[in-house]
Amino acid sequence: MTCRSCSRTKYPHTSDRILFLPLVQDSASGPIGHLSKRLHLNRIEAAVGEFVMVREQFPLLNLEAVAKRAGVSTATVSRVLNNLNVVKGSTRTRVLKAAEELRYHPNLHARSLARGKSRTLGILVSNMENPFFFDIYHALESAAHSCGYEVVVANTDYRSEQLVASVRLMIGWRVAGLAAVVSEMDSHLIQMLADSRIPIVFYDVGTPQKNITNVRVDYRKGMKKIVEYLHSLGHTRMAFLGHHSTLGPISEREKTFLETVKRISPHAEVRIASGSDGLEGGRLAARELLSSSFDPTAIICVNDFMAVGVLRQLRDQGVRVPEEISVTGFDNIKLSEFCSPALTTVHIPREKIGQKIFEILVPGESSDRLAGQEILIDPELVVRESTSVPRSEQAGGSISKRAVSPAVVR
Amino acid sequence: MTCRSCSRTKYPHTSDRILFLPLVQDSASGPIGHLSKRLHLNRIEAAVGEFVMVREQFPLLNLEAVAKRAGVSTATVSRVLNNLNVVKGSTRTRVLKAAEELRYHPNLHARSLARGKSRTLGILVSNMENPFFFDIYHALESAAHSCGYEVVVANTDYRSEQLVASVRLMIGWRVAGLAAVVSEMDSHLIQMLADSRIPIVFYDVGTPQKNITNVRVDYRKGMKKIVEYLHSLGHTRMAFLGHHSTLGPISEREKTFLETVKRISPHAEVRIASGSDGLEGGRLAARELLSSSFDPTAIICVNDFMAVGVLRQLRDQGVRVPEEISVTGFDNIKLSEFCSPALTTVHIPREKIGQKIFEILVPGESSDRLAGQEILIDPELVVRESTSVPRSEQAGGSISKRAVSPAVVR
DNA sequence: GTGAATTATGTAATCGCTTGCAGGCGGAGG
DNA sequence: CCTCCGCCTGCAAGCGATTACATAATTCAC
Repeated sequence: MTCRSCSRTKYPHTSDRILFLPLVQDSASGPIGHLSKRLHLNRIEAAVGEFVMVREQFPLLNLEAVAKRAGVSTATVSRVLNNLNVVKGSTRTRVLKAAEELRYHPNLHARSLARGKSRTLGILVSNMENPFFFDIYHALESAAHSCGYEVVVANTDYRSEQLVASVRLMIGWRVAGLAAVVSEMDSHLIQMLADSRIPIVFYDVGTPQKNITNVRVDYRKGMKKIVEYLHSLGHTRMAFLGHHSTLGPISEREKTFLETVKRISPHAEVRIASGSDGLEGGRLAARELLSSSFDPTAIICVNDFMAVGVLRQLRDQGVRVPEEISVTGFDNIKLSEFCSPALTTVHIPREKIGQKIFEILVPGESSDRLAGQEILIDPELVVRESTSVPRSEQAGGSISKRAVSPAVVR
Repeated sequence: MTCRSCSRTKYPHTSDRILFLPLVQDSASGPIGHLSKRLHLNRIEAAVGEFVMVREQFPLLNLEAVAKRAGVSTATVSRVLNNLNVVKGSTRTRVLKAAEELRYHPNLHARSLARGKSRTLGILVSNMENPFFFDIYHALESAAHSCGYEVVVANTDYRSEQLVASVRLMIGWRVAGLAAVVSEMDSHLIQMLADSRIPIVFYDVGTPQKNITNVRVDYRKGMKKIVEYLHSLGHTRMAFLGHHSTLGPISEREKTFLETVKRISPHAEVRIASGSDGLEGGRLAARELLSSSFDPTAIICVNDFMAVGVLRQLRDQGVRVPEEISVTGFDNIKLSEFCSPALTTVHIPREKIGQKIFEILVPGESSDRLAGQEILIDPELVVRESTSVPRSEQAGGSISKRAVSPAVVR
């Protein structure tokens, strides 16, 4: 049996998304097919008697359809849609009209494939919930959009298997450039990215190579400022609260913290604590810290997001900040001035970082100048309400902490 | 002059990313070309004497290269990489080895094009900075990843031209399904999405159609609970603080607020105020509200994110919450229990919403059952610390607000 | 009015991958 | 020894765009 007519009325419709096509027994096209074009089997849902049920994946709307409707060739349509103004005005309007009527949207996969390059940048972040990462993403995207670039973001949740998958995805998408603002990067992945020949920017990890640029914040300087400031206030029992991220900026902050304390106030007692990144993580870590034998006068948090959780826990236990314990953050996210008390922290210019990343990734004079380098960004101490002289300098020196489980707050 | 040899050594390298190819003057292939394959002009950077400078966009790593190295055809390589286990074990390992050695990553654009369908979902959000949107995105992504789907997100920043661009992008990418969690949707865009035949989920906007499903939270119920609760505490001067989003959920909350107040406490005074979404927006709106003649005993915020900004402003002006003014939020984002005082709010189950969106978008029994429907989700009142009986019921009744510009807080 | 110069459009190869069909190879059965 | 039947593998036609080159349609100079 063969398909004698291609008129659409010949194909019984059941719904708009399912159509039934007649089976074609043709020596040329094999057992299953359609007169006009071969039909791939993966489009077939089931065979029903002498028909096959086909789920229309996408409307068959391509350049050809627009071209046919406008009475021109696909080349002309393509030229119109790409604004190559070599097309005559009348043809142009005819094509645009046809495209509009058909509700045509070019297939960007086909376009990327044909063009061999894309105007899409990728960014990998560890935890989009943390406003620090969002801000960098947002700044990158703003810069990108103003130049006709797109940005796709992948959130790794600090999970390294997720990171591997995301890196694969980005390479598979052949992004024009990739920013890795993650701390769980390992050498194997770095090698994979280096091999991909895609322009890469690492935030705080790895070493610069041919196609790899490093943007890093001078954490040593930032952490030094915090420690010096606390030291100048007279703090001598300090806890550093980090999170479970073995590589990258975190450990650097921790390391610098220890070094600096040892250097400028060698007799101070220190303690390292950690939790997971986030409000809850900060809270739990603080709870654990307070229930330990160590009795800090200051808690130095690895970032603002966790610090806000710490503040909450201290309040729950009736510990006054900064009177009884000083708390510092890092990053200067928006939230740090909206929490109570407002956080003393270190400002990291996310705007500038996002902007820089864009300049490095996108071909241009800036990228020629900066690519393969290491770019160091200076942080700045921001003193707000969460720090003061330690309690020993004030009154009694004894902390008034309540039991761990306070009034239940959902 | 023609290219006599194709051996790579014949092409003088300058760097790994730039190569020089000899010009080919061949009647068959025209003025510029290369013996083995035509060279598209958009790959050419400049002409240098009898050579053209070509920037290698991407390493020429395709199935063919892997196939050649493994001594098989591209079909076999493809089958191996797609885990179609019709391939003999020994061939399989040979192919995998070749792919590994070449650092091969399939081009996903080509794959999508050839397959005619993708396993990528899209999600549009108004403001990724607001944790409410992040949570929905995150829940959708978790569900998606567990089934081998990817999610791409577009942040519209409440800008309608950005939304149009994002919608175009998603359609161009032929996403397998699209979630629109935005409030700035207009009827023209809805039509565009309906025409695209892509499965769509709207959060709180529009009406269900063939391929369009609506997931909406019963705001009437949530807002009623808030108003009833405040009424039961005795509040009679209430301000609703919304944001500049004309369509969708926001106006519904506002409308319901007004209706409910009118119904259950007809003599209460109300006021509508608004700002932009976000911490800063909430703060500024609160400042403006407090400097007006209206003297509310309760501020009902359209969402938690703004409410946190409101809390901050009240604290700056020395207004105690809840003793002098009660504040409520909406959404129950994580932050609402970490701010001070913890917010009384309405819980919207973002987890569940993200999960539902996934079930609707991805073909399966759930989607068959739910697609084209309207799905209503129940919110729940969460009472925390930011609300109490109004001050008139307590002591004097006069508010102790400070001047607008308090101690400078950076 | 005619050929040259210019401009507009068409033809078809190509991007990298998937997959229907064909063909080769090897062992079982006759 | 030959046929039949699976199991693997290869061939080549798409997918939907871009674009080099060819050709058709104009314009223009003389």
